[in-house]
Amino acid sequence: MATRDTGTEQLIKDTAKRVFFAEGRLHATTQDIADAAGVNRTLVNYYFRSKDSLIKQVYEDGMNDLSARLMQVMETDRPFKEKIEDFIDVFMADSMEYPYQETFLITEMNTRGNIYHKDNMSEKVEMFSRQIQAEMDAGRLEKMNPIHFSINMFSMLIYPLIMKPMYKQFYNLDEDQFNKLMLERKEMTCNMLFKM
Amino acid sequence: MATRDTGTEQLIKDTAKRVFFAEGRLHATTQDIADAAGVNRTLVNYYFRSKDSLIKQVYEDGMNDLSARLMQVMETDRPFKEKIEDFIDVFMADSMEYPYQETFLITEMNTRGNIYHKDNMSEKVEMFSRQIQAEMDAGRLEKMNPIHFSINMFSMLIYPLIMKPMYKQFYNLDEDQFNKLMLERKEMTCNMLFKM
DNA sequence: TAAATGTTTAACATTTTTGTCTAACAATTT
DNA sequence: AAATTGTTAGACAAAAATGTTAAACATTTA
Repeated sequence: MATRDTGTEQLIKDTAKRVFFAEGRLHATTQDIADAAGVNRTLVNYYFRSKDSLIKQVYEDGMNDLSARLMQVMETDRPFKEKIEDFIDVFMADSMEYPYQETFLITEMNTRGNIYHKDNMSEKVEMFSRQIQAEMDAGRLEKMNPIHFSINMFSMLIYPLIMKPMYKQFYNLDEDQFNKLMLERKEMTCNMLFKM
Repeated sequence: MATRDTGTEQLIKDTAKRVFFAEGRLHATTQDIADAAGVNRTLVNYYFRSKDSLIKQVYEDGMNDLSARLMQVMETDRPFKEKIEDFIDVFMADSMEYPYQETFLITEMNTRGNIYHKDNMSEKVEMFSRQIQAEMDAGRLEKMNPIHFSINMFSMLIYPLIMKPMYKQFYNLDEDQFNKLMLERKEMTCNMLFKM
């Protein structure tokens, strides 16, 4: 079978992700995406049959990517604090590139209900909770419901990125100043999380 | 002039806010809103001329409401910690009712650029920063860029509410369990913020 | 109560967005 | 090079969403 693959399909999907996850233009039309990709809009239908199907793929990719990133926290067998430090590094970098990924996913869940179900997710999450609990038992973390530890971590990392337009305006920050501030947050977040 | 005001105009706007801010259905059509309000769709145009104009009003109301809530942190002349405690109380309650308010505002900013400009905002924000700085100087708060203090506060309060559908799924929580968890966060957030 | 004013509805029109089809074009294979 | 297959673009069609109009209805007030 002759499959040439000029990369257009991937280009369209990547562009859609950029528009949704990076630019946060959640109401973008297929035309918007095609324009952003520099291709004819018909190609969106040629490769993805329908907008709905493109969205579903972007949604599932986004979910998978998120799971994969979460797994990463628990997988390696190293001291807890080191793991978290590494994770914050990686997660901050990803989130600075795609600040609206979670927002997109949540909006889709709210409008169409949750299609996707990766059932080993809860299991992995529990494993993480147990790790946190172990640290608390060992007296290396403030005692609290472990869920709050992870919520705090994600909150402090992602929320300011989502609110970027507001923070830039309220605090009169340009792009560079804002980014610098976000990078500062890696260490600060870590300090906050491990402060006793 | 005879103005009867059956409350329909307000009903439509309130319903729009519920759909956007509470349910997070950011792609809702005028028909969706009319249905949710139990009125004929034409009335949306009768009272608001166009969808665009309704959205703009909701957007501006949302921004004003947000400013008003922010002001509230700084206005009263009481010990800093008490002010923050009160603020957390009020803000958590509001955010539990309308978790997607900020998400809606940001999405609008991302798709149409920022229309709204309340110019005394930056001034108020600076005032808050000075208050935080004063606490740090007095040794009652960990020293850091004051902006991180407020970012942390908002992050820890709002982010989990935005991510509600995910947290409910990942941690197998029902509505009540989730709400209980969020209420726990008021005290926990305060502890985190003031821990030295 | 009749006129005036305001509200609601249904039918229609327009615009926007999405989807389909055909033909042109390009690359690969035979 | 001819045939086959895959890709792209333009014209068109359909569907969805928004906007307008006119008429019915309800309320006030003169």
